[in-house]
Amino acid sequence: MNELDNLIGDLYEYDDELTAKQRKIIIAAIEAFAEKGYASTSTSEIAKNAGVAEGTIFRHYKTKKDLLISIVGPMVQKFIAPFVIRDMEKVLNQDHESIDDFLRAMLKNRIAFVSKNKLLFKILIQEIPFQPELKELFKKHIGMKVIEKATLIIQHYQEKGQLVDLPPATIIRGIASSIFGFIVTRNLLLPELDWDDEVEMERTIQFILHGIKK
Amino acid sequence: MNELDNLIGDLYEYDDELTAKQRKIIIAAIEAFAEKGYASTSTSEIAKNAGVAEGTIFRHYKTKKDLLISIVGPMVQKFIAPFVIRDMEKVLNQDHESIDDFLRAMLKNRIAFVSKNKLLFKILIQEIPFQPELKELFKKHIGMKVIEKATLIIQHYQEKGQLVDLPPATIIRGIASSIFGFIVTRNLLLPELDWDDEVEMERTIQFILHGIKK
Amino acid sequence: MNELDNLIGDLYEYDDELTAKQRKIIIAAIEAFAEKGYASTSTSEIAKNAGVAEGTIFRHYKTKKDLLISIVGPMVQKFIAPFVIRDMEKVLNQDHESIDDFLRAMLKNRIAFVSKNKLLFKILIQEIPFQPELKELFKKHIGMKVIEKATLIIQHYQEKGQLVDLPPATIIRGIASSIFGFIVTRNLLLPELDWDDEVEMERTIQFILHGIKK
Amino acid sequence: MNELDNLIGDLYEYDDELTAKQRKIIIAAIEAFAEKGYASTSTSEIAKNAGVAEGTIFRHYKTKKDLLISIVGPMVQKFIAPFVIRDMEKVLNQDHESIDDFLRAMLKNRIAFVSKNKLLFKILIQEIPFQPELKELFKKHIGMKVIEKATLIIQHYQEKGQLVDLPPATIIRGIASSIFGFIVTRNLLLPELDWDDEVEMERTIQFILHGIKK
DNA sequence: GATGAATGAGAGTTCATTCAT
DNA sequence: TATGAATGAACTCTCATTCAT
Repeated sequence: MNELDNLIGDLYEYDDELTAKQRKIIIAAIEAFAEKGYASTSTSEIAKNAGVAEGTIFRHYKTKKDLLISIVGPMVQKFIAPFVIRDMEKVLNQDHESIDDFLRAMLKNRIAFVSKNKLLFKILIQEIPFQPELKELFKKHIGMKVIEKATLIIQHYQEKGQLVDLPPATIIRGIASSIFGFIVTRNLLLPELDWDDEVEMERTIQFILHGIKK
Repeated sequence: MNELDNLIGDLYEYDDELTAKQRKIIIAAIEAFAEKGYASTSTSEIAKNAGVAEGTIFRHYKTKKDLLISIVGPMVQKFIAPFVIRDMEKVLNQDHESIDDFLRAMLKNRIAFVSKNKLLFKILIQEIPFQPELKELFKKHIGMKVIEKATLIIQHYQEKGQLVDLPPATIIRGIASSIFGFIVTRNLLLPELDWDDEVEMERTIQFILHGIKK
Repeated sequence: MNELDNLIGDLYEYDDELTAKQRKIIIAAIEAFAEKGYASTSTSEIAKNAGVAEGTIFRHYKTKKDLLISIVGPMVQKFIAPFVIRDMEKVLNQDHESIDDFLRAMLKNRIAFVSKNKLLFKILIQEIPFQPELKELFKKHIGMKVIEKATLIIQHYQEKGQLVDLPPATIIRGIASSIFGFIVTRNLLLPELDWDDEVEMERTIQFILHGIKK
Repeated sequence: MNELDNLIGDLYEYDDELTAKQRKIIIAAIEAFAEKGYASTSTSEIAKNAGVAEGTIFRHYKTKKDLLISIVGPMVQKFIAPFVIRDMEKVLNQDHESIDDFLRAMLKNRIAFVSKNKLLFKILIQEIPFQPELKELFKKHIGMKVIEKATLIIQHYQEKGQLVDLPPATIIRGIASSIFGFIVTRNLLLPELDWDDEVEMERTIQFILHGIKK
């Protein structure tokens, strides 16, 4: 399973953090959680699909929930961290003259990441409402930081006269909803459709820009 | 619990379709499903919260999944049917001269409905990915019908020169994503925030209109 | 269901002992018990097939076991009583000159009765091992009485020089086994076979006579 | 429980096919099924009597019915196979000059087997009518094979002029009924009686021989 | 480190029985 | 008398977790 192999690479910096069995467990868990949901997946099923003994799972992960967190946790950080740290810094440092460029760069980046990690993304948004630990993680990594930075960026472009004068929070919600909507439609709702990603992404950007540009 | 009482009224036309115990079961089930998810809620818990014997649940609903469907099924129809049948007909009959009016009317309507039925809505979007029966219901009631009608409406306004010349599917996705994003943020992600619904809704409409108007 | 209507007539002397609902309950119970066994038949199933409310069953029969006993109990008496009381008396009063005649009469009689009441017979032999009450009934009505009488009859014919000089108990077991074997094969094991009852019965009698006649 | 230890030995060729816990489960199940019937025995009861956790039963046997089949299935084969394969071959190969010898050998053999496995035999005949799987097994292992072979043997002795000229099917039914009657009386109906097995068996053979010999 | 048999709490479901109507 | 909603105990079966090997 190609997606899953890449994915592991994305989530764990150093391959040797994981034994071969751990990799197999994580891959089996991701597939099962995405397909049936965390609560409806049994550890015995994961063990069987991973080709390991049930006990082996619990040798590496104290509980079933531990396994979930260890899968989804890194995702939260990987998904968010670059957004916050890399891209945003750049913007504020005037790497992108126009908001078009910035938005396009960011959107492409995020969409590519989610497309590569569809299953993980599905698990993440399915389980966040029910796992306080995940919610906490999410808040910690996005919560204030991202919103603060995004607010700064928006104000930055508003001052440049490029953005409509709605409150930043509204704009953030507008942009985030559109991106989220695109990603969800693309990957979860209608994955079987024959999308031309480049074109559709460009259209989504146009839609957003129409919505927020002055 | 006020929301839940309204809700039952919304879902079941005639109060006497339900016995007192059935009402209590459904209310308890909705609360529990929304809070912990369908799979993580036990029927014994529902029974306890409803103040009935566990057997009573199974007298009215053959299985636990039956209970879920009988809760969420009507929601699908109630949420969608009016959208398709009433609003859309009106538009096509020129009830709304400008797209602004139409969009505003529809958005208000949908948002009000979801706000009144937050819990049900949460259950619906959480469980749809895992319950083929729900997916089927959803497709049957939204699937083609809504998209066809929406396409007609968009073409209608495009011909009037009021709408940007993107493909209808893109516009639909844009609008739907924004509405969905608004509803989810408003009700699920940040319900604790102090929203001024009127204002925020108007802003969302502005955002959408910006995005799709010529 | 023809068999069952006759049957009720056989079991209950006076039709007006039973209300219409009781008849329907008993018929439904017999069918279900015979098909799936007493323990695997639910009262709700009986009620449904009988077209009455579940409560109605318990109005007439205090418990499920009561229902069983009230069905099978009369059978025990009806099946046995004539054997003991009528036939045997006749034999001892020299109604049948030869043992051939006696055996033939008795066998025909028993076989006809069981054939008419196949389902009841099946229930009886299936449940006797597990229902002490039935065992008790059986012992009371067959137990000593039948065996004593049969012993007398056998000794009677042995004295006449018509019967082999095995111990009566052995002869009784031989005869009973053969009859039981015939009935079970005919009605339970191979009911779908195309039997010529007259012929097969005569052969069975020949077999028994061969076995016991001097 | 001595009978049960032998029995396990009979059913499973190699002791190490079964773990200690499995043995305990099977023994407890046999006792309970024989005493109260399959349907009226709960798995929790079996677990308690076996001194294992209830879950352990389901680790070894997927369902309760699986447990039943795995107990009774081997019995069907063990009980029947030798009858068909060993004994009958011998007869046809003239090992037994007279039918007396053959019948005596066979009867002794079967009776001994059933006596040793009374409980299993009881379960088998109690559950066959309600378990299609068992019926199938039975048919497959006895069904045609035994009856065909038996027919051959009977014709063999009829040609030798030793047997009465009734149709083989009638003779088979006669013999089988007598044996079945003997076994059932001996082991199930009147087990508490003080039987002299040798003597009674000889008498049963005499009875059968009387019935079928020319 | 890996195994998988064993556990026992708890899951969903069934059922004989009761009782207000 | 007949009903059928309600009950709660008991049922079969699943599961995350433990631990001796």
